[in-house]
Amino acid sequence: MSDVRSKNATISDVARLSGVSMKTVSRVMNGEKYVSKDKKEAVLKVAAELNYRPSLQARGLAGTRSFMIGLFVDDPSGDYVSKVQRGILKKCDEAGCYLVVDVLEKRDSDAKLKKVLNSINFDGVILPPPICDDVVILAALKERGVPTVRIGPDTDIEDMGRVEIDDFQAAYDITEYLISQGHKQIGFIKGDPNHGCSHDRERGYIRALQSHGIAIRNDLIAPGLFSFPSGLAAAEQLLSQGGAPTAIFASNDEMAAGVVAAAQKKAIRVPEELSIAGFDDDYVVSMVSPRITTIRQPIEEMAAKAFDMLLEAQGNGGVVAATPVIYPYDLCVRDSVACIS
Amino acid sequence: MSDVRSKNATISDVARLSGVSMKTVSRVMNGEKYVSKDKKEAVLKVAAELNYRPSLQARGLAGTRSFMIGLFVDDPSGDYVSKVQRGILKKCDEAGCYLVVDVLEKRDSDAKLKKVLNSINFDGVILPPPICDDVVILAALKERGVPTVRIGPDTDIEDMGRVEIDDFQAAYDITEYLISQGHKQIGFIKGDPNHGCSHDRERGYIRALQSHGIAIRNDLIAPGLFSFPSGLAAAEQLLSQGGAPTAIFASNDEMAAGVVAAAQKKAIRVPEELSIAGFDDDYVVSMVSPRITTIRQPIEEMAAKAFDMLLEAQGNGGVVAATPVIYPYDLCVRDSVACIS
DNA sequence: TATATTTATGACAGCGCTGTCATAAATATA
DNA sequence: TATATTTATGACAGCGCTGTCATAAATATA
Repeated sequence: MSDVRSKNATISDVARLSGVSMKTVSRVMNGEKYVSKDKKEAVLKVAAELNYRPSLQARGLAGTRSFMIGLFVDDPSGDYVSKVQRGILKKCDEAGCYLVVDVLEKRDSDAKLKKVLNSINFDGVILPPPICDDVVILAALKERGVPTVRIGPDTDIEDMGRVEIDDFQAAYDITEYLISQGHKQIGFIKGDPNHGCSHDRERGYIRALQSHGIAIRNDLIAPGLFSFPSGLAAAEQLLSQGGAPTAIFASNDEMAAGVVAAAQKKAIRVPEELSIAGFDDDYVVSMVSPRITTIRQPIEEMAAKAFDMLLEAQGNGGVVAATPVIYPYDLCVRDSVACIS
Repeated sequence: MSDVRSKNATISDVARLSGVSMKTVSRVMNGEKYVSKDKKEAVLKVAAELNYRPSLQARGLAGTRSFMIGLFVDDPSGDYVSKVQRGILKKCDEAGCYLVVDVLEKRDSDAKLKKVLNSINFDGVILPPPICDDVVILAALKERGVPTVRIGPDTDIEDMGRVEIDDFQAAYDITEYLISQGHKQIGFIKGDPNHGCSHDRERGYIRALQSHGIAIRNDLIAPGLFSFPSGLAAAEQLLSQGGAPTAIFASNDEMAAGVVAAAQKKAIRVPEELSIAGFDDDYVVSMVSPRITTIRQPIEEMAAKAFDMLLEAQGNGGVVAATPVIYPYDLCVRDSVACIS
């Protein structure tokens, strides 16, 4: 490796070779108006020849933008976060921004967040669940005035954007769908209580039963943590008691896959003897058989929208549109629910 | 949101309040030697009070480091990349570095890479498969002299670090394990041909059979793409022909899960009638029943090591240690392989 | 035609750091 | 004691941009 990293062209190189001032090059690179056509073309030509790109660091230092977007996650595993990341990344490319990912674990989230916020002047940050409802993190962000969009949040925080689906209604719909297939003993596996959506989904389940005059049975409601093992354990609990359910609605697909595994263990046929519904349309669904009936959230699009909101905030003094953006969801009817009426 | 984002403390604030020069503050923040104890303490105290952190951008612009590490991936989905990301992220925190993730798809990888490399002066970049073997990307990185570590690469490139396991030997071992359980008709599902490890794993499989005097049957070797559906399709092909295998070794766990699904479809009992082995110890393994016997690679550790190598290169004029770092793997014996001897 | 507005351009300072260099005091070695 | 080396510190320039301001030409409006 040569010990001299080849030098990038700088704005003054481009300025000199195209016979304009640095400021005009800057204007061209930033797509500002008030640049004459011929100068613009000259600059663009030279920039292309030199393969010139403005230095992120210099722009960040001199200007008011950093071109960096932060994605703070609790845990980078899982299909949900991958989708969020993909959605943002696509937009970043178009907008010439870069994505900095950071893990903020409960334990040290405050110290670490302060550290990263002092080091990097993010143009904005995006918070998926469960971080989107972490009061400590939200307070720190708010104090700094960093434009923030939350994906799927539970609580409302003024001045922050939110992108979500109607978890309550979606859970209501899929529960009602189970009812429409003749189910009355419908088990429910809650999500991680740290995720706001867990509560909405539970309320949707309960409301749907109530609307159809079905009594709520607490013994049919089991706790879960959004993980496969927790779904499996919850299903084993639900299925091993008297008056077992004919259907189970798990608050996400990983847990629903756990229910499938539990049924398999007990030699309960799905969907003939047990119907199963999930939530999220996670990647795991494709690997489970039968394919799980679920609610699809357009997570990538939602993340892309979050990015767009941050970009808009840029042109608006850092103020993010705070009206919740509610995305539609789909009830994906597949093979895991049988009609028993 | 206040329209004035609260200002961070700067190095000159700290210098003024602690009665030293900016340069001394800089020395303290960078842990340089030749700072007296009392000044160091004074600086640290003021820095803590002001919650001061050096600006990434200013450091990057003024100094020779950017404190940014690039992770370039082909596709951010999947457990493998998540693990890589987690491994790096842990180290980043300790080292005060930040992770910039970018998707480099085959199509536009060159243009996009040049763009990002011109914008950001990465301290180093980490390339997981399949990008670690993309000649276009490697050439661009090499030309720029960006310190690079490849995870699980196939080919050898001088001046770049590599961290890997011995895929050939691992595949050999797990195939031999199947043989030790009495299997002679062992099917094999190849990995994505764009991933270098696919070839090594295939060679390992073939060599193991040869070593044990088992003839290679081309009809027992099926192509795959490392995805669940490709594993399922390959298994259906392998299982629907005469002289079907008693065991199938899939080049990764997602495909192995596909094999399980295919067996289930055909009502073939696993492992009684069909043994299955995978590779990677992917998260999906935990969701499939029976649990798949597989090879565990310590991906997080490998990624962490890649980061460390980049950090070391920093202190060595950007020269990365080029000797391959080979990690051990584990043969995880679980429930998907039966002894038929 | 006279004045206001829009369009177009560049000079220059400064963002917050680090690298280089100069220098002096403390300590080691001749 | 005289000289070389190590330790400690700061002045200052400059990294590569953008914001602000000044200014002039072109165009619109009175």
